[in-house]
Amino acid sequence: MSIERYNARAAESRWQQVWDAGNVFATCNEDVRPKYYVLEMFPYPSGRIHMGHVRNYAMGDVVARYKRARGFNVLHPMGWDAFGMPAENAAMDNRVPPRAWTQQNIAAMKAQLKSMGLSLDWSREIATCDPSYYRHQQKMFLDFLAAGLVERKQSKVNWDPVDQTVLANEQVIDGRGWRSGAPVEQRELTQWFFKITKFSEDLLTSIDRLDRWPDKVRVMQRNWIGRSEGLLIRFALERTTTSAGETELEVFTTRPDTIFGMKFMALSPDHPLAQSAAAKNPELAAFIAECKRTGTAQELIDKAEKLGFDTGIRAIHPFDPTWKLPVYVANFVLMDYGTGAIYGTPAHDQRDLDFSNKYGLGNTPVVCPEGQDPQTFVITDIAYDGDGRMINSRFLDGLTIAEAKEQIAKRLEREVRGNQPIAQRQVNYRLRDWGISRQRYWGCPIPIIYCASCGVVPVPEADLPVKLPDDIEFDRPGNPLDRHPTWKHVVCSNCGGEATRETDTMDTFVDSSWYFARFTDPWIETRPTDRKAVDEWLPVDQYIGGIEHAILHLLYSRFFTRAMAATGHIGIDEPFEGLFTQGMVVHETYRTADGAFAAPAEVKIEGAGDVRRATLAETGEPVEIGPIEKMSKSKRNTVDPDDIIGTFGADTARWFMLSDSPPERDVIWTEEGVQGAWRFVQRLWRLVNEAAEFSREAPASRPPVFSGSAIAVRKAAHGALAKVSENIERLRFNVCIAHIYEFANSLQAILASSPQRVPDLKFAVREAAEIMVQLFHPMMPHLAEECWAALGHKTLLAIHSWPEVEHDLLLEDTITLPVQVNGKKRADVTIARDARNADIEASVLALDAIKRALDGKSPRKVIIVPQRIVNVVA
RNA sequence: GCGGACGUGGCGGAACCGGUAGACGCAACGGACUUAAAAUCCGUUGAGGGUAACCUCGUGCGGGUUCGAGUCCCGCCGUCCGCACCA
Repeated sequence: MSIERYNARAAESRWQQVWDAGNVFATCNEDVRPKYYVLEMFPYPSGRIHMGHVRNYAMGDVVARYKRARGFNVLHPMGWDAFGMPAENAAMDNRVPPRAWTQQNIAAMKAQLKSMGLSLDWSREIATCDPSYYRHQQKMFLDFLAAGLVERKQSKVNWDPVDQTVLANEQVIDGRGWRSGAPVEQRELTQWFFKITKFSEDLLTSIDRLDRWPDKVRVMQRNWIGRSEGLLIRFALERTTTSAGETELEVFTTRPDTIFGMKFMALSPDHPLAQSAAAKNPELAAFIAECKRTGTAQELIDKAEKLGFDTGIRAIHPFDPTWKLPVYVANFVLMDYGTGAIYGTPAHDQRDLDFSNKYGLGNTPVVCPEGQDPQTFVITDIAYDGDGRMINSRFLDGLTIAEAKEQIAKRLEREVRGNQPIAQRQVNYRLRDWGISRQRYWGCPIPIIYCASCGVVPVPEADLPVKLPDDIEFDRPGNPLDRHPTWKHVVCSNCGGEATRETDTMDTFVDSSWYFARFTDPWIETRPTDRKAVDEWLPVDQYIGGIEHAILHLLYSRFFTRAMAATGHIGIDEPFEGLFTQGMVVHETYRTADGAFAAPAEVKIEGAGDVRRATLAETGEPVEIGPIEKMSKSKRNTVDPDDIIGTFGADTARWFMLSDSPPERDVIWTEEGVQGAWRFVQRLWRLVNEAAEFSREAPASRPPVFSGSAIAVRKAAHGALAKVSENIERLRFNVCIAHIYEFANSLQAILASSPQRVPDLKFAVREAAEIMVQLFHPMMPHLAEECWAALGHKTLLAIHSWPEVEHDLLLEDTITLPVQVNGKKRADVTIARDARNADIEASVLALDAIKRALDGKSPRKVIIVPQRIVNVVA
């Protein structure tokens, strides 16, 4: 019998049409089954999908198809993160309007996603650039504003001079804009902020509850929020030394225990006290100006010397009125953390020590490491920040650091100056409010108007959405909304007078902070969410995406969910119950002699191992094989999903993406790996057809007794079923695939041994073939449907339920235990599963190999681990 | 500097809660089929020793706990990632 090769191309589009026509993956909100919401991070419509998308969506689809088979009502939607800079860049480069450019890209990518055979509910598709989406975002902005969660304030912002826009702190990487790569400048602008810091504590402590998130992400979020506990101390200033009558200086410290090691105070150049002192001291003013010029670029910060300028101001030590401390302005003190002023304890802080050594301020160690003689403990170039006991610290001497901190806090809290305690305990966070204003066109308009007489006026709800105009000029950089002839001119909704619109649009991270909620009911027009739908579907049970969103997107979404809860749009505060961050797709790089990168498609590889060499396919020019790196356009080491799907089919691409590496790790794309996956597709097709042929006219009902080989087949099938089920649940797709290979090997071996076609074996083979097809269905749905039909089924596998494991089959009557002597394996013993220990011991000691290993000695002890192992201790 | 993860054959990786290390795939080698190729099938493949049954060594390095350690503990080395003048 010869079986025709599986034609992936034809079969895949055929099954995609069948699924489409049957509306198989559309999810209904009214359904009695338990819900399961699986979501992959929605893509930016750049125009083409890349292999990273294939990996991400293949994983999500495995979960979706598996959970569906498990009887869940699965929500698995897809949409487009459609606002953002590239559309504007394209508009400037190619004179295509951003909306048209975006829509074209969406259409192209949607076709690509469809060719992957993903079980998505396309009826819920949303695009964030659609007014039917962003109008609700505007509504929520207004609700947040009313609830005190939005603020307009002047602030120093990160300005990207190339993109001509403001960037969030998170979008500044190494002092450069995350998109343009241009060095970021500081500017004072009036901006809109979401008050994420209102939730600092809750965002931090709730991380503990996210037990289905990767530890890595949880740690990153904790660090980002950056809570630190300390003491806010009010230092008195020597009145005669201040220029504008200031009497005190507030300082935040996490190390109040070192208060007797203090040598100086330092102010940020932006500190008000520094400013007022500078007003009367031109040299100081010049120093401050110099500090600001240094900028925030990372290289500069790293290299920058600690510089200071003595203001002449003197602070008074809280425990000793005669102890005066010089107040410097220093370039390393940040204005926006704590109070913008610090006290310096050189012996125990490296920065303070560098500073002190430069200006000859000395140091006094106040913490002495255990076991070190305080008399000989001297600090020169390296500050000591470890544990120890207090020294040189008056009433603190001999205490631990923790005890000393507590002592200082207690004493200073009690002490009062001008009705106020001198110090209070304070918690500080690194997290800053989220500035969302962007000077861009292609984003969600901020629904605010500015009236000369009424001031800042929220756009009335009835006037929403504030729509983006389509007639836009992209002849120069900057924000085209600002120079549009009519768009921004409106009448004040309050007084009817002349007014102008806010021309800034929202950061695109706002768009992606709530899309998961909109998917639960994307049709409702009157409100952002239907409460019944969000309450039913949220939280997302499994969210899957790249680690690059570990902080920004996930933290913003967590904030947004809380803000939506505060304004009644949602009933929960954590949006994603399970999070999985998948690794990247990486590939070798190739360079020609002139240093230019060559694409994999242009390169021909010959040989293997050490003699592996590459040439340009067209010219034969030798090519150097470079390091394996993330697929990127600049390195030209990308592989186009369309090419792979066109050549091998979507199933092969999906299978390979899931098979080679653990999903959280990077996967190396190799031609050999894809070939291997493709061979296996063909092999499965043959195997299932052979099994179908073998089991023709198998009994419809289960035979009462199975013979030996039938039992072996059934054990292999149910063993694989148990393993694959377990490992899909744990998202260990590579392990699932190994078990499927193993199962295929054993089924193939049994069929190849040409057993007699007895009814019970026919039944078992048929059952095994069906289980096999169902096991690989989540990964290779098209092939699975094709095989399912080949097995004679008239209904779709996509809506078929998952097979049940027969656990009895997995229990053997006799088991083979490894037998060790002193921890080294010497033999196996086969014994009844429920044999008593005494019997096992007797059989073990009777084994020739064990006798030999014991060499006449008598065993001291025999350890029997039930069902696992026997160890004879000699 | 702070924080985190990881280190297993030629390669990707597997090994539940401490219990047969190397499943499964890739590559390689040998063979079958074929005029030939492709496809497919069979076999070998951690290192060393032995004709063989088998034996010795082996999960980055050094110690420790244990009947037993890839897995747990202590100390190193290396790689990768995140944050970074945060007081």
